[in-house]
Amino acid sequence: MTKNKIKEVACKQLAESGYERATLSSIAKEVGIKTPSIYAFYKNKEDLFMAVYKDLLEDYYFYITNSVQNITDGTVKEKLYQIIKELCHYHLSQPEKTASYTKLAFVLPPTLNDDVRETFSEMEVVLSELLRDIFSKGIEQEVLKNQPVDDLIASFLCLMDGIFLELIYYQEAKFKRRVEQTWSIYWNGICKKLDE
Amino acid sequence: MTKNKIKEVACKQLAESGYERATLSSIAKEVGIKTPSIYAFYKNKEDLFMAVYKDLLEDYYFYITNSVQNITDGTVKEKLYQIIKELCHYHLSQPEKTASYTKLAFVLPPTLNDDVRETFSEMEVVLSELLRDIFSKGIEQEVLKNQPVDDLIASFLCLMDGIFLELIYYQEAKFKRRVEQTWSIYWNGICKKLDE
Amino acid sequence: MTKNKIKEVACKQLAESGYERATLSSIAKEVGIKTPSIYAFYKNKEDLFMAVYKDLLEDYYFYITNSVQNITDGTVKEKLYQIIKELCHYHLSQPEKTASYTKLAFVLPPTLNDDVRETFSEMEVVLSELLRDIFSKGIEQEVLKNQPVDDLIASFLCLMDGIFLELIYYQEAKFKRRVEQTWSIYWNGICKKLDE
Amino acid sequence: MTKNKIKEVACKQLAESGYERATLSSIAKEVGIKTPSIYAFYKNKEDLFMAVYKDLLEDYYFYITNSVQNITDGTVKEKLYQIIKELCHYHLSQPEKTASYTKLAFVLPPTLNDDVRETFSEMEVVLSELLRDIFSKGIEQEVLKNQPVDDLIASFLCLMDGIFLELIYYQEAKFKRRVEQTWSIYWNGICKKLDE
DNA sequence: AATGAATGAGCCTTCATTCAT
DNA sequence: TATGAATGAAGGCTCATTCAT
Repeated sequence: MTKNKIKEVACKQLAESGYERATLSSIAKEVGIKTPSIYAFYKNKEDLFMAVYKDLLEDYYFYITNSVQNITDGTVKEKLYQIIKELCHYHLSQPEKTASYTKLAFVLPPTLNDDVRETFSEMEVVLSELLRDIFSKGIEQEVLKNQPVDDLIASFLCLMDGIFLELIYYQEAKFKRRVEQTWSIYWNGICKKLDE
Repeated sequence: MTKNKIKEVACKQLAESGYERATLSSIAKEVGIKTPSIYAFYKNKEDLFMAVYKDLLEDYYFYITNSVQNITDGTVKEKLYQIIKELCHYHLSQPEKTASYTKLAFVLPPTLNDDVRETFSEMEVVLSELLRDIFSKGIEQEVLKNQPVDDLIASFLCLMDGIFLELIYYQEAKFKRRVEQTWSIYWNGICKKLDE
Repeated sequence: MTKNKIKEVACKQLAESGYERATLSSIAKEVGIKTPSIYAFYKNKEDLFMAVYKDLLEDYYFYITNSVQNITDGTVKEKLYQIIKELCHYHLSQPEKTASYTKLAFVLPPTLNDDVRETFSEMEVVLSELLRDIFSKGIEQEVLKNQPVDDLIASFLCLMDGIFLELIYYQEAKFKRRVEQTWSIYWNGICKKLDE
Repeated sequence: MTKNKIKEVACKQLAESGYERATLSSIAKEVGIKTPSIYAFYKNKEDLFMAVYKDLLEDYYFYITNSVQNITDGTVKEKLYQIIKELCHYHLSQPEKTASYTKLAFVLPPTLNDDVRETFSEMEVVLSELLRDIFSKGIEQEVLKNQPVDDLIASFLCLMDGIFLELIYYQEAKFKRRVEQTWSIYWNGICKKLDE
């Protein structure tokens, strides 16, 4: 379907070149159609990239929530580590989507800004709730130190952000070592040491 | 001096709108000159923004290294915390520079890319060396668990990256709480527990 | 067809004002379109003028070769004289094309230079072959002195060049007298004097 | 003297790139001054290039007339041949001036046009008179066929034009052979055949 | 005599968009 | 659904030129 191919190419070029340089004409050329044909499917350049963005978020959201929900029976540590793992895997396995996402998140045409921010924080809310469950249970089960769940959530989100940023800058090998180290330190920090 | 005013306005508009939307003509208008006058001082749009970028890096570099070197007599913990503090303070006190920096780091015209990446990693090397000193001493003094210094550096850089990213997204109050929490967890993770 | 009209106007303005002064915007104005519309048909200013130039050469080539081939039954003298005549007629009847041609041949944007020179010498090769036939037969039939055919070709091309240059500088009447005289002298020079 | 250096560089760049591309700023750069300094010596770009052109013509004029007057004692044939030789030598020994001259003669900014044409034809008048002397004597001495001197002049000028044009297009070696052949044919045409 | 600063005019080009077909 | 033609708006850039110093 042409409509989807346009969206995919738009996403790819967004990843490579950012919003401004991802020209409708260059997208059209790569799709193999003429520029005005895009307007048969999308009202606007903005419209097209909002669609791209919504897809990106949805895709990411399904991936992460699915991953988390599929490991209902692991320990708290396993679950959290799994989230990090899935975060890394998601971005490493489809770097184009991540690059695309990044461009949209950092440099936006002013008109798109509000819409994007909105879906962006919706996303975070969902993730926060998932984490809240895990952390609450962790404290209940006395696997984690007893501390405000909101803070735990915040610190975990911060960890994810840090990893996300590194993921953009470093090569895969270098990056993976860093993740392991950071995770281990993170875990040793929040867990309740029973046996020490 | 007009040359500097141009650079400042360029930086400001870069922060607000990104490279593509920071038009030479809009910069000129804000400076109060006509567009072609910019070419009396900068060869290019690229040239101008490379100057902006170099300034940004230099400024940041001096700030951080100065901060670190000025606290030679603190404990390891104090030193590291000071770095985080200074990182936050730097970005919070001049959000425009940070925004500018971010735009350049994430969405670049292809030609600038190489130059920027280069100065970027130079920066990291310098910071790494500063950290190496601190961590080495920390291990010597048995304040830190004995672990590979390179890993400690990597994990601290990751912490900084995470904080940096959050700093871009959250309001000051919300952000500060997160930093405290993350730092405390980080520290508890790497410090050697003597008394447990 | 707009594409052709653009080419024609470009040719006309080239004749009048040369490459640099034949502005895309002035061409567009004369065609009755807006400047960017030109880009729907030609990739470039260069591209447009290459098209103009190719047309010019092709047109000239067809005219001359046709003329020569149509007088298969004349004498050698008639044939050569016919070529001169046609040369004059071609340029006199469409001075604009000639002027255009001249501008391109003498003052070129550096990028066009190579392409133009190439098509230019292709042209000469073709004409040389036509002349070779005529001169060879002339010598065979003992109408011409026995002398290297290559030299005869060279001298005739030189004659054509001279006439071409004068044609640009003089008025028609003055010019025509000169041609007659030059031709007569040329012919008396190369023809075999029966009584020698 | 700076004024002269400007003129020389202007001439050189004119030869290389034509009037439009011979920018005041590029001239200034090659001279080693700043662009506005040119205005201390020349009112205008036009003014500068008119000076260049006048120099060019004067230089050429002195060269040719001197050459001709210096061979008062040769035969008519020798004199004419000498003119051709000097024409070739002049252009071959300083191709830059010739190129410059050509650019000005063929593609001119409209304002310069009239002035240039005028000095141009003044030049031709002088040369014509020199030739008139030679041809008249040639006829008197019965070395040349008895024919209208004006026609002889015209035909010789045409020969010179032809050679001039070839000189621009061909390499020196190729060019020299052509000149010899053309000259011989020319001479055999106008000379009185003793045996007729 | 020389120049730093500034500018009006203008050029080539690209882009998103429209509209008739 | 698709496109050829056209365009308004704008962008980066260059150039000749001026003027105060």
